[in-house]
Amino acid sequence: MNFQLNEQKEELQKRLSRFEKQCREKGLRVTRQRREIFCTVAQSSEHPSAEKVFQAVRQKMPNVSLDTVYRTLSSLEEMDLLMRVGLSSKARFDGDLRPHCHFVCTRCGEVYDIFPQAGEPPFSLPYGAAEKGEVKQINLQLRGICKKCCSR
Amino acid sequence: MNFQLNEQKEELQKRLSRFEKQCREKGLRVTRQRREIFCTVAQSSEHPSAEKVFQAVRQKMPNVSLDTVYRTLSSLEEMDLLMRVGLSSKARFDGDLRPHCHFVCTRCGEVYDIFPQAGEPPFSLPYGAAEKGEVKQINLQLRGICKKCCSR
DNA sequence: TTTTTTGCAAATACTTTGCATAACG
DNA sequence: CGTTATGCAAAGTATTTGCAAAAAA
Repeated sequence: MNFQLNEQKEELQKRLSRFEKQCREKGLRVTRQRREIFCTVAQSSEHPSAEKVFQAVRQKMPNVSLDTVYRTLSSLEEMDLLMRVGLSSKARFDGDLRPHCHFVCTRCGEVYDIFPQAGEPPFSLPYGAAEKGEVKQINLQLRGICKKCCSR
Repeated sequence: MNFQLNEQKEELQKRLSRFEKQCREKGLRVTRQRREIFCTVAQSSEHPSAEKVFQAVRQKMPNVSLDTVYRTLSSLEEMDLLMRVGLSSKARFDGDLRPHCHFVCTRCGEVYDIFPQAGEPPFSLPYGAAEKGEVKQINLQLRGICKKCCSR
């Protein structure tokens, strides 16, 4: 198990290097806050909210502020170093319950439908789903930059 | 095309009946506001926000209030008559970028990971995805009631 | 008529922004 | 040293709640 811990540490190191490399490429400075926030999310398996990340980081850096956490989470998302579960700020609703996918643009927030085409294999529940609870909706979400935003 | 319009109307009628039936089953009253809000979302294909629904409904019912819209959208979700794109209120973050699914409990808001098991077919992009934009993340989202909430 | 729902107003989250100071490269 | 990032405070959105009056069953 000590072995496993070492593996985890190595893995984290690798991700930290990637983080630092991408920061430099983007012209962003590698600050203590960014590193700490990145590590916190990278090591957590509980899909923390901004507030939770803030509380965790504050253990090591009592002076960190919540708005720095928000700012950093957004830039980490933009660098594809973490992903946001669900949407950003406001909720949106869909009355069409037929199985289909959503392409969510992480830049403008627009949501596009993708309906299955003829001959396409149907959705299927992943093996481990049933043991988590009672599934009522399946929704494949693709996140990226939409055509409109790409051409700007 | 008149024919198609008739089909659409019939479809909406069917969904309205289902809506009314489920309201009665849940002991909820079928009010003008609920019916109007349901129809608005059911007929829209733009994944409207609460604010957008509010504006649309206000065309027909100038006195409707935004908080009624919020309340109604939540009860419609609970009745599985519409779905929420993404999560409810607050954003949550995931540092694990390996392909995996999320089981989202619509009652308590908890997010559970489901990792693919050995022998399970891998994720694949749906056919129409590429034409929407540049996909950076794929995330299969299952929505339902988790075990913990079921046993309460 | 009884109970639920609505609209209003106000409160409560959650997230973002402007600006002077601190920290990185 | 020049420039970017941080912390603070305050503002801006999004969503929720308590309560008296209105509407459904």
